[in-house]
Amino acid sequence: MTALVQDCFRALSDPTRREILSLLGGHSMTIAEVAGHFDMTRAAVKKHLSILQQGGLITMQPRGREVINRLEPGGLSPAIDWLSHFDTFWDDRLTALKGAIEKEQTDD
Amino acid sequence: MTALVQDCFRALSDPTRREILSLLGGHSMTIAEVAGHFDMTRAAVKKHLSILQQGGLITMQPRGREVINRLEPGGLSPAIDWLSHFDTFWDDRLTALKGAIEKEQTDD
DNA sequence: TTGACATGATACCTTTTGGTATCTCATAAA
DNA sequence: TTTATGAGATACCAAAAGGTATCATGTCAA
Repeated sequence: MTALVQDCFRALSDPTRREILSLLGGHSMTIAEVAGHFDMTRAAVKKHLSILQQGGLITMQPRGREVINRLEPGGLSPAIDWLSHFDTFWDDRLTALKGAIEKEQTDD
Repeated sequence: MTALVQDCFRALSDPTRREILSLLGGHSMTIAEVAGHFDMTRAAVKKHLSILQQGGLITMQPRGREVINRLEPGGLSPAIDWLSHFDTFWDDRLTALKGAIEKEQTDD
């Protein structure tokens, strides 16, 4: 059930979807309420919400005939985990660079 | 010159491009060398590299008749900055990641 | 100079994506 | 029950994306 890295990055790649995430960061909303913030049809917004759900970034909870869309706290983890790989790379390079510079300076 | 958030996320949304970034994390490569790691034409790989460059994630340095593609350390900043907006939802890893990259950028 | 080779650039094709329109279903409300 | 409304599902469309093939260009080497 855990979203794949690809689904997560794909969900984040569209500006409308990122804006939806920002909106849901304020408070959870029904599909119609989310759609009210955009100049596009409810169906189009629904598609974006489905992609966000597939990416594990939001959850949809039926409430009567409405559906509450809420941010999924750990949803960004797949993306962050992937990005962290480069953090390690850069940090190693940085450490090596700093070490080399310090050595040069103390050698003088 | 600074890449836009959209360009950065767009560049990250394709699995081939993320794999290219991983490859370049090992060492910088020419276009042909990168293409050698994939089952697709050099032209297709070149397109991916161009999108990565537009996203600010790599730089291309002509070297004779070759072009060296190298990882751009601060390239992920736009994406990470955006992710940081989810204050109540990010985790410690994101905080650490952001700090490490900012530190590297100021090292120039 | 000539030839080989890495890259650049263009045209073209197929699939995916972002969007609309429309119809149906389920549920809340009169 | 009847009606209105929120959501699901489908068909359809234009544009973007990912890929190939092909030709042009610049540079290294003989």
